[in-house]
Amino acid sequence: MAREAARHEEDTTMTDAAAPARRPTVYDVAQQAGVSIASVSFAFRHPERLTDATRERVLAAARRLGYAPSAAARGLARGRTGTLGLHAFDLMLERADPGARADDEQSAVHRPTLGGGGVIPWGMTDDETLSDPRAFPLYVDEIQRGFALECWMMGRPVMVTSGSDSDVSIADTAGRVDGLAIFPTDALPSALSRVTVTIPTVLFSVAPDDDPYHRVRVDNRGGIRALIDHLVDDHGIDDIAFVGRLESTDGTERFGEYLASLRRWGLRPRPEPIDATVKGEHRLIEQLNALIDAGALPDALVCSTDQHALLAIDLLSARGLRVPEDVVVTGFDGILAGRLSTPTLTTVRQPMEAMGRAAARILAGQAGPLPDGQARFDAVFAPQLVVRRSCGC
Amino acid sequence: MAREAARHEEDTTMTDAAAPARRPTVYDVAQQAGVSIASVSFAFRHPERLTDATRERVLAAARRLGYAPSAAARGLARGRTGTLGLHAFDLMLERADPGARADDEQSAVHRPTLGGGGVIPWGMTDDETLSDPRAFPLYVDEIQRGFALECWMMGRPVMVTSGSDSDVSIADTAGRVDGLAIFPTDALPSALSRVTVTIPTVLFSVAPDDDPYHRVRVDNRGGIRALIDHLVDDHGIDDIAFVGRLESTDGTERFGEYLASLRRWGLRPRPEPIDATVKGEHRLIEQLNALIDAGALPDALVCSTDQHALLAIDLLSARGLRVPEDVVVTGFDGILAGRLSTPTLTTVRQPMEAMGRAAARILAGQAGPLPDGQARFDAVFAPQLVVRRSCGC
DNA sequence: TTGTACGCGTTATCAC
DNA sequence: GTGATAACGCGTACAA
Repeated sequence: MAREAARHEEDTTMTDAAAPARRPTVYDVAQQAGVSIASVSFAFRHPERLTDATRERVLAAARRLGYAPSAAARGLARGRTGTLGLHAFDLMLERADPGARADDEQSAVHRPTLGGGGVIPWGMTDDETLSDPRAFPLYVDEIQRGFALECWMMGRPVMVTSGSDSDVSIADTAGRVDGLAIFPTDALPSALSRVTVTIPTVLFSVAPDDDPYHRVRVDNRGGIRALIDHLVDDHGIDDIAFVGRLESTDGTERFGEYLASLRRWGLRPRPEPIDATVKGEHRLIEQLNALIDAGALPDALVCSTDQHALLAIDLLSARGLRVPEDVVVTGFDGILAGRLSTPTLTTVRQPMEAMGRAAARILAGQAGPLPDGQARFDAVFAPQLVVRRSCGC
Repeated sequence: MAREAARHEEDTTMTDAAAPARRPTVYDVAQQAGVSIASVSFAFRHPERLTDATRERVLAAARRLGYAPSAAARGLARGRTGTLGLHAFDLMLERADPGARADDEQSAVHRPTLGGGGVIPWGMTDDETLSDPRAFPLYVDEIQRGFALECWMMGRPVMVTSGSDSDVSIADTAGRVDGLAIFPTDALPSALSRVTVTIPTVLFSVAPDDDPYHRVRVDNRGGIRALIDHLVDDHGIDDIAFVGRLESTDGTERFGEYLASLRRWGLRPRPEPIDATVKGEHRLIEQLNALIDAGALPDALVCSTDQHALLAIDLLSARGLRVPEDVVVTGFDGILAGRLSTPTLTTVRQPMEAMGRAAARILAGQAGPLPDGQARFDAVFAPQLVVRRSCGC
């Protein structure tokens, strides 16, 4: 008898007595059913190779013992885990603990006592904060939903992770999955350069340089062009400023097309975007206030994201300015919060679910053949102009 | 030299030549860095035990090779995967492919060609269907968000799965995680009885019988009571019907409290709920139509979920009836769609994010000590009455 | 501080 | 059809 079997036999005996909740293994099931471990494995992976009687005997024993095959062992033996991953950098953590951004520790999310026995009062749940449509669902959430939907349809588990831009963080995630989709960050993390060699990877953005990653992205230029054409052509607006940040490639593309579109209409763009960087104090707040104080506010603010646009609307309202009567404000992304704001937000909607689904199919190898001569997928989705109230329509 | 090392050396040579994208292992890194595999492992798990020079040399080699430690191997060695899981039964698949329910195959979700080269047109993305607030975010999505948030804060990966009510499906998920949270289903799957023995499990509902699972749930009775008190006391309504299904324990609790509350007010409840079963044709549709045709519509419909309520409002509108003028309609859950409907929906909101977070903390062993004499957590959250337009307010 | 050797639970390849 | 056994890659006790 092999050493493993010996060990297991011994442990099993112990388990029968004290039941220390050790997870049962093939050895335990094999012993219970009076077969070899190979038959146990076959009963789950190749049922047709076993006699009906044997298979039933094995499955019955497995049921009795509460046996669940270890995915870790299977992954090790097969060389693949079967799961697809979706990784976000600290981006998400910022949302996770709204209080962490502010200085006061009191605003941190509550952790009600769960063993208390009584009903946990509403006030301990922070539901007002967590359920704010401004915080959920966002761009990442809709992408994630599409990714998860497609994975479910393909019968594959999804692993969702988040971490910092470090080798360890990204490598840890990469070590758990067969394929990895990564959300864009402002500065595309350097850690990425070591992951892809061995694992298929999709980025939800254009990357700064040439690399082997698949791409799933939106036609930023087409979206901004449609938006500016609407503002200029349908509303006759000619003084348009851009609100955003240029750290991300999406932001750069959108700002670039803002410049190009205005020039195409013979208008003069503002050479620098109004900075919407979030770190520390919102720079958008001080810059917008400065423009208002100087009486230099443009007729329209074309914002790089819906979140910037909603923040701008708040700010303008607080200063007594009306949107769209005094200033037109538009967004980009098409998150749900833009349907709930006052006024409702004119924006460029990305087909986020479809993009998430595309990423999953690429990683699962279900995306069809690569185009001739291409080493990777580069799926570019058309966005759609969504006209609501904030542009004056 | 051990057999493993021999194999790896051989493979590495092959890799250097043809680069068949085999994932690098500790052996590869050790060889590159000129150290033993133990040092490689230490460099990642116990950095302090290594000389700075050695550690850096190892990490550099790992970077160069694109090494990511295999979670499968680590999980096998340690006996734990480190991940927490969230499992849904076919529930989700129904949402995944709206076309699958209908008979016509044309309504299935599109799968645009991704290697085509051009921009994928908007019409291929099904965005109108997928982004409908009626479909997302729902109860499960908000729970999931809370679960993921808490896991992220604890630095744990999340695994999201979906499957049928079979031993294999639930066991497969259970084999991948250290703890498992499970969404309620109408009939609590029998497969559950074999999982928990070895893995901590949380159910988001009351279960029918006595079992070892942890619970995270809402105070259904308190919620319905507050709602009915509002309808009777503030609006003077006395003919109230209940819309729902009794297959789930949540539904049963809510219906039970509907009966109790009406009796407490001295009113006569309808002994049977209006059946909102979805299978096949919506029975709610035919039953409501029958009530309308018979002139037997009650003054108010208290629905077991927001989704039922929204469907009822659609139906009543289609028949030319006004909500709330002709019939009052209320929901339960507090999903976002209830803020976007016409009229906006009066409902009982569950603190879904908080419930998802509670489940994650319980599974991670971060929920504090168990109450005296209890073998499991049973966290009951208070819901909150959200008064909007559909009740006549 | 670093290296060696073994075990983790499964799958797959062979004999029988 | 069933059983024995060798990988799979990592963590770690123990030896050096």
